[in-house]
Amino acid sequence: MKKSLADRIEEYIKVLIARSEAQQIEIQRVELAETFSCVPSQVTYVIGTRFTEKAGYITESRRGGKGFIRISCCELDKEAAWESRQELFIFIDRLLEVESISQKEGEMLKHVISKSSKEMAPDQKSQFFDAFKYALADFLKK
Amino acid sequence: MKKSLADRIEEYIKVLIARSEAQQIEIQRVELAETFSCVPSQVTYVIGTRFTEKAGYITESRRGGKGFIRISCCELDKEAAWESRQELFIFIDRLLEVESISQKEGEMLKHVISKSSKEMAPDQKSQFFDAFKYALADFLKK
DNA sequence: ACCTCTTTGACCTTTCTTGACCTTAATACT
DNA sequence: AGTATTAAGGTCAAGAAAGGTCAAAGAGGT
Repeated sequence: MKKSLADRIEEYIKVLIARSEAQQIEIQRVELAETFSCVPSQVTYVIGTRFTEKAGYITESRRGGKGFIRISCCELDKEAAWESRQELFIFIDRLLEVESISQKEGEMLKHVISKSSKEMAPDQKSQFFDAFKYALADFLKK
Repeated sequence: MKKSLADRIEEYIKVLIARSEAQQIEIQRVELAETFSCVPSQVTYVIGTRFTEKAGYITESRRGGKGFIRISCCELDKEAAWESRQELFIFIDRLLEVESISQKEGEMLKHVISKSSKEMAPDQKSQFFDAFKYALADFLKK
């Protein structure tokens, strides 16, 4: 399949991100458009279709003078968060098994944990899950 | 990110505040403008857009001879977080009263809430407490 | 032919920068 | 004391410099 302009821009951005230190880049929309001799909205299109949250990216931008578009790849963070969550839930399951907490309590905990962390950024989630596990262990120790 | 003049002035002021003893500084608008070779109203702009109450700052000023602009970094966020926390705890107390949850469960919740949020930034705390309350209500509704 | 993804361009919104003009406070001069 | 001067800071609007939106037209595949 012949690569479309959108594909090439996508690739280009991914290389930039890969080369970056913090898995994050900042670009000027017009500059990138000039690089590929296309209209600026093409860049918007590429970002809107390929660098979505679902694909593991977060984008922010600012209009006006010295504006920019920031794209960060948060795949790693997301995975870390997922693992922390898993660990916490497994811990809760173990508490259930040894009957440190009741069935209802386990469900309640899982529910509030999932729901109250929904809006957090990936790395905040990790921290939260870890801290929660620690706090829970701490409470039951007494 | 290419920094705009406004960004640089913002940064500069923040450094000054950080270095200050009482999280508070007093500047001369013209002086600062001269430092950055810009018009004085640029300073007003920066203060008006970045050092807002919502962002946790309080500004006062005086015109005329010996005039000044005072910027203090206040703890609004912290207060907001405290209030969210209070609200959540009061909600939990109410659940205890109407026996939606047990004494032990109430204690457990309060414990894990306090402990797992310890390291969060103030505004994250607010969000977390609010979300937690919502999540808890949601769980018990079922 | 039809459907989906691309490409373009006209128009919109936000943010920043500058400058002319206004208000207030301290001080100097009658 | 009362007024004039001077030294601040405040307001507001215009213009420039980004990025955003949306819909129409184009391209490619089935």
